[in-house]
Order: sequence, then C-alpha cells, then structure tokens
Amino acid sequence: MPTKKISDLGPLEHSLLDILWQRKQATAGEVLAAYNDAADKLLAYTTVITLLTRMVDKGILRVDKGRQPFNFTPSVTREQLLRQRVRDFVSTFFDGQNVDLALRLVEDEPLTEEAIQQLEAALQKHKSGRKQRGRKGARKG
Amino acid sequence: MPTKKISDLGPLEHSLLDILWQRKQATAGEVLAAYNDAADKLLAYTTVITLLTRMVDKGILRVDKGRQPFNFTPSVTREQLLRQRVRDFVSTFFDGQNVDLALRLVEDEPLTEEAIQQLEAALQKHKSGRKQRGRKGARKG
DNA sequence: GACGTTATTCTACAACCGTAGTAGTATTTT
DNA sequence: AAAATACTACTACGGTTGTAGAATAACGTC
Repeated sequence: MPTKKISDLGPLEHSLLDILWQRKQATAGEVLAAYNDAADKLLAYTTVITLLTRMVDKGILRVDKGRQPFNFTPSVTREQLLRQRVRDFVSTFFDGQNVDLALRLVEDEPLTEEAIQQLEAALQKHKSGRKQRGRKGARKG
Repeated sequence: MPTKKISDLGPLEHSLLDILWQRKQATAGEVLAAYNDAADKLLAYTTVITLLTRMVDKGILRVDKGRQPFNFTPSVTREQLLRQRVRDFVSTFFDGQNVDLALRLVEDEPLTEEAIQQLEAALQKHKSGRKQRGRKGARKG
C-alpha cells in the first residue's frame, strides 16, 4: 500500500518521474541514461534503482517484473500531480488564494504579447461562464 | 555564516517564520504560544527553540541575546522569500514560464468578480508599460 | 545568597532523501 | 554448461527535518 501523499517527492525523484512521463515507461537503465544525459551530476545505476523502487513503494510508480530488465511506469499522470502540487503550493504560501499567486506572476515579470493574450482570453472565458451560471444574482445595486 | 539557500525550509520552519513575520519579532515562548494556538499538533517548547536556533544558523533569523528570553527576528522579508519560492516553483514545475502557471491558475478554479478585475488591471498595466517602452524614440537621453 | 522558575544548550532519535557498494540472481554468450 | 554480463535486492551512511528529553544556566524572590 502507498504510504504517503502522492505529491510528496524529493527533487531527484521528481526528475526521474519526469523522465518516466516523457517516455511513458522505461527501464532503470533507460532512466539512468536519460538523466545522466541531461544533468551535470552523474548518478550510479544502483541509485536509480533505489529511487525507482522507493517510488514504487510510495505508489507513484508501477513496476512490471514480467521480464528483466523491469519496466517502470508512472501510476499518476503529470496532470494529477501538477494539480496537487499547485494546490499545495498556493495553500502553503498564498493561503489558498489562487488569485494572489496569479496576480504576482502577472505583475512580476514582463510577459510576451502572446502570453497577455492568452491570459485575457482565459479571463474572458471566465466572465462568460459566470454570466451563464450567475443569472439570478448577477446584478448588484 | 549562513549555510544554505534562504528558501530552503521545511514546512514547520516555514510556519514558525510566518509567525515571526506577523509579529516582527518574538521570543520562543511567544512563537510556541502562537503556533499551538492555531495548530492541532502541539509542539514542545524545546522543539521550538531547536527550530529557531537552526534557522538562526541558516541565516534566516537573527537572535538578540541581549536579555532573556531571547528575541528572534526574521532576517529575510516575507517578500524576498516568497519571490524566491515562486521562482523556484515555476522553475521546477513550469520550466520557468510564469505564464503557464498563471494560465493554469486562472483557468482552474472559479474566480471572484473582484479577482478577475484585478487580473485584468494587471494585464492592462502590462500593455501600457509595453507601449511606453516600445515606442520609437522612447529612449532616455 | 539559597530556591524555585524559566530559559537555553546539548544530545538523541526516527523518517526521509540522495547516494552508492556488495552480494546475489538472471540472462546472454561462447 | 561455464563464463561473462546485466540486473536486482539488501544494506549502509551522511545530511535534513521534526521531535523532544536531560542537563545546565540565568533570574527573580524571599
């Protein structure tokens, strides 16, 4: 049985999971290769196995021992975990207020034209959605 | 000397820091009281002292040993740390793209009318800022 | 200035994470 | 089937964080 919250991962665990998401499934060797290929810090084969196995224990990965080398697959989608992570983050640092983080992100750095448009579109969609649903109390005053 | 990155805190450490930010400075006893007051899990006095002392070692807190009980103050503003945290988060989970997180936040949950307006205002400000800076001849002398 | 109270320091420990070696098991090659 | 190779399981260890007890030091009071 899984022991902990799905979003409870160390940074390295997360990196490996990322690799697994990218290729849907992989062996320890493949994960190692992918990791070492991109990172400056090289890991040992056994390190990867240890990490992978721990993640299986946590319920984050599934392992197919049908034949060797074993095959690992994420048992959680990137989307699920990301959602959880964002929720946790906002909850921890912004008292659960999505807006506060969003505002900060928007205000903080320069955005590309495209980014602005995307955000405006998203807001627009919100407004129309609200109008639809919100008929009864839509007016104040 | 500080040993680590300022944003490197465990969740409990963060909670205590939060209390310190709220009241600018406090003794261990005050921090303990504030914490136990709000949380379901009660801490021991010595636990708080340990945490506080560690944070001093990390350079996150400063301690005034002028008289007992000692007085602790954050040596980092909430703003500084929050900024760092957000940067790290976006960097880890959104490849450094602020927009991607912002978009997700906006699309995700229902927003209040007010929130939408705030976001729109922020975007608006961006656009005018861009126009200013982007005008030909808008160089400074 | 001895006593009780309050605060601090030191020490400890378990869980978790990054890290990896060693030993044993399976697979492939000859 | 023996040898070489590849893979896995087990074990270990240092650092960090949450947790706190024991020992010690400081302080106020009588």
